[in-house]
Amino acid sequence: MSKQAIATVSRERRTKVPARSPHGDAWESLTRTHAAIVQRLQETLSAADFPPLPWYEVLATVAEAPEEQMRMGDLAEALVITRGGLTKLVDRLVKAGLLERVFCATDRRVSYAALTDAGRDLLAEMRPAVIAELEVAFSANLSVAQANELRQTLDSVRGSACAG
Amino acid sequence: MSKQAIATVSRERRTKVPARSPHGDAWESLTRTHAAIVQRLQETLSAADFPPLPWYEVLATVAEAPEEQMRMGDLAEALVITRGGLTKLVDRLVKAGLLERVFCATDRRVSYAALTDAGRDLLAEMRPAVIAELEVAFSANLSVAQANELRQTLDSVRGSACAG
DNA sequence: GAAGATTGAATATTCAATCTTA
DNA sequence: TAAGATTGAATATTCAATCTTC
Repeated sequence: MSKQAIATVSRERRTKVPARSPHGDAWESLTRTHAAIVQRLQETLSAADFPPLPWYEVLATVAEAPEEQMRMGDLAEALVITRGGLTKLVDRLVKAGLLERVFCATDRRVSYAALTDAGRDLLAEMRPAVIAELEVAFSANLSVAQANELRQTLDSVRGSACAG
Repeated sequence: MSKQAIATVSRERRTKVPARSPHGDAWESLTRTHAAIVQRLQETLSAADFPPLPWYEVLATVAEAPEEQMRMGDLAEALVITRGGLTKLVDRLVKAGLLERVFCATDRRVSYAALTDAGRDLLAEMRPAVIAELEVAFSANLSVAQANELRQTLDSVRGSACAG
């Protein structure tokens, strides 16, 4: 048996795993980059004695909605978390005075999460810290044009991902 | 007070929140796309009676490492989770027979998570399902060239994010 | 003392079951 | 019966403290 053959045998175990793919590599990069930035944002918020990142995401999402309020189901979908999880997350923000529940008059099944004055104020305080950290993460390597291109690419991927 | 003025007042509350930025928009798209794909992958794995996504990520990461084993600390860093969290995650995979702990002879503080035959087999089974789902998410809208470009862009962002 | 990993308490998230209203 | 939201049990994750080895 030649040296070459021996090397092949010793590597045999590793060859059972299917080969990587360009799309798989893109996904790995996406998930690692996402996790790395999330970690940085959490450290930033924690260091400034701000609430955790999910609170910011809730406040920022509700703030963008008309009337600064959103149906629970829509909010859960926007944040891509379960309905039950959102109920408890909103519970905490309500307890902290950052959101309030508003009940729909015409359909009493639905309830809204609505931004309070305190919630709006806190978001206004947090947003600059978050944006500054994102600038550090993105600006160093991405022009505004590149950032827009990235957003467009990701949006198109998500469009297909959600359509299924 | 004119109708116009009244409309302005009623909208006043919304103007306190700082403006959005291109990099902030890119981040929002990144995090939403990530969450959407994670959700799809989890549904795919669950429907096929496979273990959850974090298990796959552990197996796939360890499988790429030399000797199919990684130090706990390095693995935690690669997956961007806490050391304590990784210990318990690996505990579960060990209990399931997919990984085994290997202790370093020269430095008895370090331990490795090593792929077992069963772990390698399961990864080989899961990978096609994951890749197929990623193809659905990515291929519909991204050429291979675009996928590579996306990966490169994200890698450069992460490079700066980790350097900080 | 510092590095590497683990453990226990506290917190957060999911899944399935439940409740209310349309 | 179905839609919308909530609750409780089970699971997973973090944070801080601990243990072992360098």
